[in-house]
Amino acid sequence: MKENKIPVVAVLGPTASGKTSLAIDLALRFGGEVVSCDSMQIYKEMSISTAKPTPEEMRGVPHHLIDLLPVGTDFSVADYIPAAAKAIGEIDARAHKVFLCGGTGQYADALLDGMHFENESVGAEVRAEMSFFLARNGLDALVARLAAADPQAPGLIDVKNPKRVLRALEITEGEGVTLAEYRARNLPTEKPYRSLKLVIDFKDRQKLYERIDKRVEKMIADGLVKEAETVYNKKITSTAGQAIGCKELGDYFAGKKSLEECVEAVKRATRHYAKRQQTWFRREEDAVFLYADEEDILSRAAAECERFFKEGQIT
RNA sequence: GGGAGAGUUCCCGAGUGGCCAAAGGGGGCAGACUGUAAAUCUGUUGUCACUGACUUCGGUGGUUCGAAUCCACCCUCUCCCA
Repeated sequence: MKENKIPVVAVLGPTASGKTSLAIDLALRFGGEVVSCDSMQIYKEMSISTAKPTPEEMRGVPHHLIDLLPVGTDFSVADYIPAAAKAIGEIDARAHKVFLCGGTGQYADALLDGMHFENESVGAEVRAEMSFFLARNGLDALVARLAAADPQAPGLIDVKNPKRVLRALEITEGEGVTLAEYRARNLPTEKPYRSLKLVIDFKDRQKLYERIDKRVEKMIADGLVKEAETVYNKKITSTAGQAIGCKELGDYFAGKKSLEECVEAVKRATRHYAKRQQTWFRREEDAVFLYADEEDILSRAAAECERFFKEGQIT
């Protein structure tokens, strides 16, 4: 071990699993700061819906990459990586430990694996044109257009997934490179950090679902409807507009459904989301799995951190 | 009490004699994921000894070579008139 990479403890897992409090507990115990790994807590106007930690919950632990942008601004992994890298570097410079915490698996993996994202030139107009083309001519036509730009491309992606086809088209048509070439030159080189992945999971998914239902009820009590209405009225269509809560409550604001029905939809969407997160994190082979419904996750997590930090000193 | 209608697989809902274990949607389960990822997409979903067999469409009994589909009676529900 010649390089001395910054050690990063990542607290990952599905929504409502208790990541936030675990990360804060660990940060408190080891003298650390938290770097959020959440695509939605980035937005200032969404706090209740994203279950952002409140100042009280933070208990003095500094948090980063929360409340970064107003909801009208687009955001993506490519924006996240440099921002997170910067925060991590600064925390390390302060001789504090880094605790990455969040449920956006794509962000976490891209960051920890060292995924590379180059500057691209495709603008909003090009994207809009492509989306319009899709809406107008259908997916098959879009795939045909992709094949025209790069005959190999359709074979490399899930052609049934409009978003993937759109993205491939951005690269081939927009950037003027073949997909294969683009991917090859953006392959992750080496892992930028030494990491410990702690994945919170549940042996019995029903337990997680119960927590989700309870949490949504609490969000409603805390003013979720008002918060969602504010965002709803801004007619956000970009990244933030996809957040669970605002989306489902929109039918209520539009007078299409009762509040009760919409709340049920929020719960359901959250459960689906949690399921997808579990699928994502469960394939992490180098992760330590903590089962929140069967053990004291804090003590085991703390022991793992202890070991992880010590290991770093020896080598 | 009289009249009209409805009961389908976990839910909603299509199906009015064979091509029906039964469309479609929801939910559940499993999975994918290289710049919107709280997004997007895929598979699967009666049972079993599973290229076949068995059980299923409110109940019972009929008609028929054959019924979720037709007939009779019964049960339950909805609506309208009393």
